[in-house]
Amino acid sequence: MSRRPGRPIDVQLQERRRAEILDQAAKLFAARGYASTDTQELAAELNVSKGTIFRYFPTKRELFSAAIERSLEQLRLAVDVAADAVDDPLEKIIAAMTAYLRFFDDHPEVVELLILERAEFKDRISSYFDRRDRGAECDEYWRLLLTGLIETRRLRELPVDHIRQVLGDLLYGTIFSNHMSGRARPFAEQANALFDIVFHGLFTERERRRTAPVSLAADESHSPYESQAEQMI
Amino acid sequence: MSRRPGRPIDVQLQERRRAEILDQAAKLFAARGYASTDTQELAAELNVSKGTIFRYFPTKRELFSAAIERSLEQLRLAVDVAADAVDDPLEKIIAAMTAYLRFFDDHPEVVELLILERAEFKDRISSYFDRRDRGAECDEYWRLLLTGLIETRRLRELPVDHIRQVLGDLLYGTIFSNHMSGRARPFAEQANALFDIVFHGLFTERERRRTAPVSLAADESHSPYESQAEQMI
Amino acid sequence: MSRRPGRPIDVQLQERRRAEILDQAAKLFAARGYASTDTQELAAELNVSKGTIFRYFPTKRELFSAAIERSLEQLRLAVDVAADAVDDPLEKIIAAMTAYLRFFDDHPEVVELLILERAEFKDRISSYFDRRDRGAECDEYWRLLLTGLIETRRLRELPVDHIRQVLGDLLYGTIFSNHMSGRARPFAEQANALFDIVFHGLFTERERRRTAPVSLAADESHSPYESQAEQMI
Amino acid sequence: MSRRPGRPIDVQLQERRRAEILDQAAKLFAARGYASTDTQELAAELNVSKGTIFRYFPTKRELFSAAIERSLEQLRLAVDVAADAVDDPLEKIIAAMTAYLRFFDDHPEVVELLILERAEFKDRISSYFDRRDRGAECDEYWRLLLTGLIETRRLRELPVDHIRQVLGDLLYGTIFSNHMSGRARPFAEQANALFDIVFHGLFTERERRRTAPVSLAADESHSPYESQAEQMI
DNA sequence: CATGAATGAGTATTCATTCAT
DNA sequence: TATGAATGAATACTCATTCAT
Repeated sequence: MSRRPGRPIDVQLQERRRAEILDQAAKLFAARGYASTDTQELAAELNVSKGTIFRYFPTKRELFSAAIERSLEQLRLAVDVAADAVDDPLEKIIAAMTAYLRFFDDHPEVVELLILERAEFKDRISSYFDRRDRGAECDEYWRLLLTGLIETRRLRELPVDHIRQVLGDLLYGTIFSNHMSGRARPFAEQANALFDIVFHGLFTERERRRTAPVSLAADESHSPYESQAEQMI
Repeated sequence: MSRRPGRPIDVQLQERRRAEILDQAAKLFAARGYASTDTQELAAELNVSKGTIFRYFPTKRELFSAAIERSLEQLRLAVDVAADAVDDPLEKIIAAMTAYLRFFDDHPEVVELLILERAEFKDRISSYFDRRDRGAECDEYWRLLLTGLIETRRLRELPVDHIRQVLGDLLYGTIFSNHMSGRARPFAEQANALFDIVFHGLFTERERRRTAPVSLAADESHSPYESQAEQMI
Repeated sequence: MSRRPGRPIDVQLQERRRAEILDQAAKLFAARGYASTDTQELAAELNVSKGTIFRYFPTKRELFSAAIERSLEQLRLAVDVAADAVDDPLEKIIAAMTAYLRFFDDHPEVVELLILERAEFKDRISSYFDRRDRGAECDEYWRLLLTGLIETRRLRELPVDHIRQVLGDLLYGTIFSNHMSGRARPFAEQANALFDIVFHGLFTERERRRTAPVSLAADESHSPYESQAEQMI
Repeated sequence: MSRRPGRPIDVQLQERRRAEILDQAAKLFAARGYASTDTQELAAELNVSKGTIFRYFPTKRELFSAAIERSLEQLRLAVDVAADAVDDPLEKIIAAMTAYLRFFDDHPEVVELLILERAEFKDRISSYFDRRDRGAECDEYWRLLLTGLIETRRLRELPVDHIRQVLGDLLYGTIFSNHMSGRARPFAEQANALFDIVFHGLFTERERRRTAPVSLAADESHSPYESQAEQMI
């Protein structure tokens, strides 16, 4: 019983190096931008040669894509863990959104990577959702949560896709705004305000009564905001 | 009264050409990205020489900045016009937000420019607000509107800056999401859903009563969302 | 009546520069080989920048192709001039072949270019003949000359294509051998020997009679060389 | 009588592997060119590692040289065998030339190697003749054969070196032309035409009498082809 | 003033070769 | 000894910017 001749492949080493390269690359890309990030500089910071980087990632672009994908995987993990830690569906949603916001609060460079990806590679956009089959599965999961909450009369009877979209847009806008304006508000305070407004609404009791919320059954053309919007433009 | 010798400078022509260059540049930058946009190509499309472009804008970067600034100026105008067209403060806010959304719906390339600016020039970020002195002035205007609405008991007693931020983030996230996901929902429907949720909240009457909204006076550490968020992470 | 604004295009300058670049490029490629020829070095020798070279020839490969094509055009010209200078068909052939040999004797670097082209770009081979429609035309011309010489009983009754091929191969082999062995025999002496052998043959009168030449009518399988060749292998 | 300790070196294995590497290398070099042939690819096709190849051949260049030398050795063997198989000196020459042509007909990749060698390593040119001491020896052999044939009045009284050169150039040109034009003429037919022309000449009996062949004694400046050639140029 | 020609800094990628295991 | 990992020199090509005409 003899093993193959020559140096055996060390999978551990490969995995570790791959991760090291990606982490450093994410930082550099976020700091300098895509074009201004020189593979030479990345190599120097990692104490390896340029050639080594190209052994692991055949092109600069694939290096970038792998870096962003690694970050998003970490994001998905953080959100899943947070959602799984509570049972109540409403709490699950809040927990997931909070985890999402906290992740970007902790890893601001990932926002930068998302922006860079869009700026440099208009075609291939990563997202929290649209990866592999997980996308559909995950999508469906949130839709069920929301449907359940509506059925148990905890959330208003609104189209779940509208809800999902507004919540998603709000999260998206928040992380981008935070990042780009360099806003440094305490994380908890910001999350708090966000949830308060989105769940309780801005209207006072009195105003809410004056302007009845759009009901699903209502003829859309009579919705108060719709008509306003159209009048204005 | 004699005029200077030689052919008088045609200011009209200069202004017109400047505008033409900026419009075409905005389209090209949005379509190709910053680095991939070749001044040579821009020149060809405009039927002028590269040299001419550099007479009007000393560097590519200044050309880009001027293009984005021109777009934002148009945005501000559209928003101002919309807000000025109504009197009621609440309607003013809705009108302004609607105009904002509609502008990006009509000019999706401007979203692209915002992304490019961040990706390429991390230092110099344009925004709807922070330009010149108008920023502060404008800021103050919206703060006053909101304060008035709170005093007249139409909006709940929340910190106006929180409100402004959440509304801003929601708009921001909406235009980015729309652009990047290629979402093609009818504009009015989307705006409608957004306003409904943000003004009336997601909770049903019953749920709202169970979970009292955060009050300004309340000790933050006891806020329901805050505590949840912290527990989860 | 005014001319267009701006600097007018100087066609003269363009042509001159193109020719300068090609001549220098041919020398450098021949001296160093394709891969080892650095565009930077070529630019330096021409006292222009690398960018200028790439203005005229979009890729290194197209530069090479243009250089070789320019040389072959000169070759074709030299051969045509030589053939046109005499009237007798036999003399035309001799004149053309002599001009061919002399051209490569005067421009040994062109042999090198032919070798390089084959070595680097197996697909795209230039040749004296196969360019444009001239190829067929030129081909036909020589075939007619040979046919005429056979009909007037000056050349033996052999298939003209065989003759053309053997003559062509002999020329080809001569220029390659000369170049690669660095043979420095007097040009005239070499041409002389070549023509003597190819027209009079190596055999003595007596030997010729013993071994009757292959006749067109003869059954090929009985040709004396053929049978020998097959026996030997 | 004891042998050295340890596993004895398997010379057989080494020789076999060396040969395998060279054969595969010859194919790859011929197919891809020198620069485009990747040692990694060669290694993969041989199911060994790059390191192993470099154990057998210290540089890529030496690998190439060994590959070409191996091919030429096979060529020399084929030619020798063919020449040794017949006794008559004239038949020896014909047999040798036929074997030469047939070798390259069977191994077209070797032509490619000869071209590559010249293109990449202008200094070190392999040839059928100029290897080791065999060169001179072999050279002398053919010279003696030709001298003998002239003395026995079977070949005309021409300088043997001229004859050798013209024959050599013709062979050389034939294999190159065949290879580069992709000519697919039946081998025997082509060899036939070549021998017929070179031994019997192109002229008819009548034309031969009109144009007396160049004699060795003749003053060169009066040779018929010479004068023509000079007049034309 | 507009044009077109020239410039040259800047960079991803390849691959022969070395060497630790 | 054979392997596989690491190295780093070497180089075509782009394009913003300058400037002679």
